[in-house]
Amino acid sequence: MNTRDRILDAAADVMRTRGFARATTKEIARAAGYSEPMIYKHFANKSRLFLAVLHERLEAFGPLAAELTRAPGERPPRDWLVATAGAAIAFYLESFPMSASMFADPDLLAAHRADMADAGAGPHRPVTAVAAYLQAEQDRGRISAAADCSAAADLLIGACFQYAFLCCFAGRQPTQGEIDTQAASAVGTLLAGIGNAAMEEGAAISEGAAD
Amino acid sequence: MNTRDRILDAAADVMRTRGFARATTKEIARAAGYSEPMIYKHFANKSRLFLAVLHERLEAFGPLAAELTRAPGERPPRDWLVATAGAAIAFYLESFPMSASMFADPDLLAAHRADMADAGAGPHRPVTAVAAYLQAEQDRGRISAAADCSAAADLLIGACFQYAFLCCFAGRQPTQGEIDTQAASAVGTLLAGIGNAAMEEGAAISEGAAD
DNA sequence: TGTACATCAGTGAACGCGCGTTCACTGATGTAC
DNA sequence: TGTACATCAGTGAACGCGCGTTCACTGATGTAC
Repeated sequence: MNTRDRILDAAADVMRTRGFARATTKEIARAAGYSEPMIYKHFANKSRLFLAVLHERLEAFGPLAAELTRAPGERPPRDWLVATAGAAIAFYLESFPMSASMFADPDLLAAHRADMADAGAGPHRPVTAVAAYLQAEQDRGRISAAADCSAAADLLIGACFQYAFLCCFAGRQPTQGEIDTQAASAVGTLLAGIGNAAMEEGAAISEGAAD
Repeated sequence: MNTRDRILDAAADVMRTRGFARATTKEIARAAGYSEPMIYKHFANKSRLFLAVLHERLEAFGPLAAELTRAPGERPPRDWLVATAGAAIAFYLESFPMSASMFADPDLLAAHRADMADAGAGPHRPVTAVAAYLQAEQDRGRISAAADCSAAADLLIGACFQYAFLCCFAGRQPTQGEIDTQAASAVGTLLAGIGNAAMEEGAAISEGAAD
């Protein structure tokens, strides 16, 4: 691995473990095994280093991306959704502290937003990918014809995102079993819905109620 | 309003607008209309000031709390859920930048976590409150008897949380209309579910599929 | 093969700046007699 | 009512420290002839 990559990895690691506020050039250089000036041979300044970390280490969201790009139709929707939700939770667990840190510095956030826009990437991608998947399965008749695919993707990915946030806040790393359980119950509830006919209490049964 | 409150408000404002990294004692004092030493007459140090902001300005989550504590049964579940989801989105939109900033400093995060634990509060409260509401409505027969109330609360509040995050990331403040639409479609989809009988593709129809 | 030079990864030591924090003070407002 | 003192909100100016950044350098490895 070359020097630049080693510095990027070290920076990502320090950001994750010590936090953005403690991610100083000294700390990053020490973690990378170089002196501080070495950083400036590869990055114009500290902001550029951070942007490179966010761009090159956060967007490579690995297993989640792989899950998302698998063709629909291979497996029953439930299985695909559970696997995707699990991968999303794992990804968010790992990346949340670093993503959240961006909000500490609005200039950095704006620059990162611009980078993402240029690359056509961004944090909305998991939702849009899941929505596209659901749309495809709806076309194949394996998802309710009345379903709002976009809203369903918001619910599922949102639940994963918030679950990861709560774990990070609690400082707790859930086991793979807990992640799987969480993914399965979210998908189960999303598929089944929670409404019933008595719900609207005398009002006309809406298009949303189970029938 | 007394000096302490003015400083707290100024600090919260600076954290929100300039970001955690730029929330210096000088900037906060300027926003409050005092000199820097005045801060130290009311707070032992900068960390204590930040913790007080998080504790006293973030947990007063206003309209959302009011929504959550309204007795179940007053309105149809759909209306209650839509109103709550809208309030949740508004709350998260306002508080996300400040909450996220905590992740920049793990020591601060740990101290805040301890404060929250002492107060029995924390970011899990909206989810547990919604879950409790759904449970009550389920007991009254207005929510499907098979529903997993906890998972449903995760989905709904998760969607609100992530929607607010995406808006904050994009640097965009949605209109009240957009918030209401988002809340309504999330609730609609949660109530109806998106599954159908064809979904499990030859496997036994699971308890989750619509019937 | 030897020599002179160019290149390049890497560093120790220093720089100035802005930060959080403290000191020593002022001036206005009680308050006791 | 006047006087002497105590209290207290508030500040200008300074402090030391750690940060991001740069300078001037070293030593190893090509490379031309």
